[in-house]
Amino acid sequence: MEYKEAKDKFISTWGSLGTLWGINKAMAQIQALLFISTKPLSTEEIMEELQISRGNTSMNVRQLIDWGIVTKELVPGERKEYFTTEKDVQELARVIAKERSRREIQPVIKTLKEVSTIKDDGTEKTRELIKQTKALHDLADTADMMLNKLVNQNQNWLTKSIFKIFK
Amino acid sequence: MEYKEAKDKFISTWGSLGTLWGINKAMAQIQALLFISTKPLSTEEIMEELQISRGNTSMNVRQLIDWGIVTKELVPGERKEYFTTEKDVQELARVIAKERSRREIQPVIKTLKEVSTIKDDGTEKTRELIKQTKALHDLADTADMMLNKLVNQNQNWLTKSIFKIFK
DNA sequence: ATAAACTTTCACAAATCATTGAAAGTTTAA
DNA sequence: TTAAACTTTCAATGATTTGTGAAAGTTTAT
Repeated sequence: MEYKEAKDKFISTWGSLGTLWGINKAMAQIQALLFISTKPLSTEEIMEELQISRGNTSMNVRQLIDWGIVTKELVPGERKEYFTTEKDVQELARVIAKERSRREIQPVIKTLKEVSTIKDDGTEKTRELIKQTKALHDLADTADMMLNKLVNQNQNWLTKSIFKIFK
Repeated sequence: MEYKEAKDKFISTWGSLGTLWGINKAMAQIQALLFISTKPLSTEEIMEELQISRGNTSMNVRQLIDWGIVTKELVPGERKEYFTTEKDVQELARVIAKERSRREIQPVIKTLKEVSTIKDDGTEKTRELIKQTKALHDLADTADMMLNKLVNQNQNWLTKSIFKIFK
């Protein structure tokens, strides 16, 4: 497999992974492209490489910046904006974990809490609803704690934890 | 908040969570409905509760069975099929983790491996591609190991692990 | 102040994904 | 075997998401 083929494969695989996880394809592909690029890229270069429109590129680069995984790079003497992504995979994982917790897990925990604390009217179905949503709430809470731990620890936390778990 | 309101809230929240994670809304809602039901439900009852068509119900129940989180229940003397979902959250988490690993993570690991082992032609861009995809491969592998551990251990593994990690 | 260089927005178009419902298929009971 | 009871399939349709490109907006240099 040659460079170009490998690059395209990586970008498209990353793109479909994104789709599967509720992240749009272009956004994931732009990130992938920047991730393997040896230098910051301009909007034009991204458009050209991925064959997408200016508007699409602009929107999705903005979202990536919003997520905190892409940053503007100012090249001296250039008017254009250039973009880079976080290159360290551990840091990347931390940022993504943090965002997913904030956007997805927190709201669900909130709802589960609300639902699991309704008044117990003594009927079987109410009891079941309370019992099951409470169990889910506990699970979600635990999962979220793990993610947050991941987010707040130093970069080697993940690796170190694996040792503890597997010991 | 009364029972009905709480139930509806739970089902719709679970449904949108599903969407966010690439699982279709109806599928997630059916699972939620079964999860808080005190008895097995028939196709008709599911259709009625969620206001969805017979075809839709059939397809998505089938998928849930495929995932291994819903089972047919045969009620003696009845012709209809009734369905139940796994009620234990830990077991549910294990099954879902296992499926997600199989369907999503494994294929990506495979591609990352392929891409990261192309021949190093000495150019900077090839080196960067190899370096970065290798790093991702290692991360994905680690994440997958964690998930598999979760899948293969006894039910208290998760809780116990948290202790080790937080100690 | 003006114009060139560049970025963002947004109405519309295109593509993707979910849902329906009726027809075809299957199972069961008699 | 037949017919009733039930389940599955799938082409058509509806809904939602994503992408486009031209126009509007912004910034910078002069």
